Order: sequence, then structure tokens, then C-alpha cells
Amino acid sequence: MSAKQKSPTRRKAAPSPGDTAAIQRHTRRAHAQERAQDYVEAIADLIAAHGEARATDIAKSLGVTHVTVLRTVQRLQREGLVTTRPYRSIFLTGAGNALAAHAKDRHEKVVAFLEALGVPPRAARIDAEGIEHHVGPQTLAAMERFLSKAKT
Amino acid sequence: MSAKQKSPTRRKAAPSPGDTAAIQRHTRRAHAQERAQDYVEAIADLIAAHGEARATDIAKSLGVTHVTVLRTVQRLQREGLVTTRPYRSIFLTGAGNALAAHAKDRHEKVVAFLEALGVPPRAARIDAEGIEHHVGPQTLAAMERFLSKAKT
DNA sequence: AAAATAATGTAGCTTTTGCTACAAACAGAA
DNA sequence: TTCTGTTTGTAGCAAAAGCTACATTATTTT
Repeated sequence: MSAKQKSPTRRKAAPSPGDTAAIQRHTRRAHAQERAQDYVEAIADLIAAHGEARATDIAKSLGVTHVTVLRTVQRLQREGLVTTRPYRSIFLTGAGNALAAHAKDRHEKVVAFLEALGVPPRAARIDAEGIEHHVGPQTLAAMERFLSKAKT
Repeated sequence: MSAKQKSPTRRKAAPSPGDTAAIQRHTRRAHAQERAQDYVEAIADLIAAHGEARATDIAKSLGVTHVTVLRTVQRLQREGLVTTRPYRSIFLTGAGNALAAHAKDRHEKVVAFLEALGVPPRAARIDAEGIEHHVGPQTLAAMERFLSKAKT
């Protein structure tokens, strides 16, 4: 049961030479961004729909309590994505808006792609919510190609 | 006092009648399962490759410290996915094995799908790592259809 | 067998994201 | 203007996943 093979050539079963660890780390880092994107996206939607984004509404649309929203919004403010003031509604900064636009765009493309692939709308929406955050530029490009081909 | 609108017709800007909150909650719940799947998958791979899974190797393949592995493995044990004993390597239970097999199967299908879609292998592997956990049965089925069609 | 190295375990800290319960501020009605 | 209900804010708790630093146990080498 030796633990380590001293063999100079590391013959791992791993599917690639590049370490899997880096990939896993990348995925975890992406995670940290997800919530931020979900929030700015929700805020942007609310502003588009009602002209303003209030904590309670954000809470409702994300399915969390208003307390969670308040605290997370503080973090977003710290990161320069939103601005808030006591007893006021929440606004997006330039960066926040850009992120929201980017997220929304990708979100919609992923949903459209899944539907084009034959996934039922409801399932497409559900899965897209989780998938979108992990769609890198090359995958997004591939989805776009598929969409324009399918749209014929 | 709940924030419930009594209105029979829920006029939301949401893109669907079903509430978005439930979807968000679903996505968050899926999250909680992710790490577990990553771990059992890594453990299964190590067992397949070396005959056993030791904390250090798991740590290496997931890109975290061994301490994190130890604690997470405790949780997995609590949840009945693995068995451990002091200074021994880690084994999968029946449930753990089933989960690993399921995860591995889906993981491979997602990678294959992305590659078939035209995503470069490296990007496919990276994105699949994040995407796989959010691929529901209907989306997976759609991917399989696409694969068998493309394989002609 | 003793020493050196590697693996495992423990203690204690951090951040993020949830929650409930209670307090204060605001807004609309009476 | 006061009463009432909603919204916003605060306090304090929990679980998960990460870390460093140090201690203990195995294993390998000399």
C-alpha cells in the first residue's frame, strides 16, 4: 500500500497533464462570483420592472430572507457593484450594471440554447440558473454557433 | 404580515408564472451536493488508479489542504457516503459508490457533449466541472440525443 | 533500532450565506 | 396626529469550506 510511486514519470489516471487541482480551484473561485451575479441580475430586473430595487423585493425574487439580502448587499457595496443608503432602495454602479448586463445576456443565451437543444422550457430555466455561471467564453461561443445554425 | 400578495393574478415581470424564488432555492440546494459529489468522484478515481484513497491524494487532486479534506470527509461519513478509521485510507460505502458512479457518468457525458459541440477539450473540461452539477435529467437526455446524432 | 520523512490529526481562525427574533423607521389610513 | 402595517435595520446563531500552525502517528531509510 505504498502511497507514493517515486516514478519520475507521473503516470496518473487523470485525463490530462495539466493538473485537475487547478481546474477545481478555478471552479471554486467562479462560485464566489455567482451570488454577486445573481444579485445584480435580480436588481437589474427589478429596476427594469418597477423602477427601483428594494430589499424586500430582492429577497422575494431570490427566495431568501431580507436579512440575507441586506448583508449580501453590503458586500456588493464593498465591492463597488451597488450603492445603498439607509432606508433607500438599491442602485447599481457602472460596474454593477455592466456585470448585470453581461450576466443577463449569458443567462438568456443559455436558456435559448437549452431550449434549442430540446430541453423543455421549465427544465431549461431551472438548469440554466446553475449552468450559466460556468459557461466560459469558448463554450458560450459554441452555443451561439449552435443557435444560429439551428435558427435557420 | 408575510409579504404575500393576495392578488389572484400574479403580475410579475418574471419570465414565467412559476416563481423564480423556488428555482433559486433549488439551485442553492444543488450547490450543497456539489462538494460531496466532487469528493466521492475524486475518491473513486483514486481507488481505481491506486487501489486506495488517502487524504493527501484527495487534497492534491482537489487542490485543497489535507485539513479541509479531513473535515469534509467527516461530513461525508456522517452522511453515509464514506467510511474512515484513524490513520487508514478512505473507502466508499454503497451509497458513496453509487453517487460516484452517477457523477462520473454524467461528468463524462457533459465533457463529451461539450466537445461534440465544438468546445476545445481544455475548456470543455474546465466548464464541465462546474456545469455537470446543474444538469438535470431532461437536459442530460437532450445531450445524449445530440451525442448519438452527432456520432453518425 | 534510531532517525528522518511523510501522512494524519487537532486547534483555532476566517468568510460566506443562510436563519430567527426583536427593534426602529417610514408611509398610508383613520 | 395618531395608529397600524410594511420595510429596513440589528443581534446573534449555524453550517460549510477554506486556511495556518502545531502535534501525533506511520513509514522508510540509514
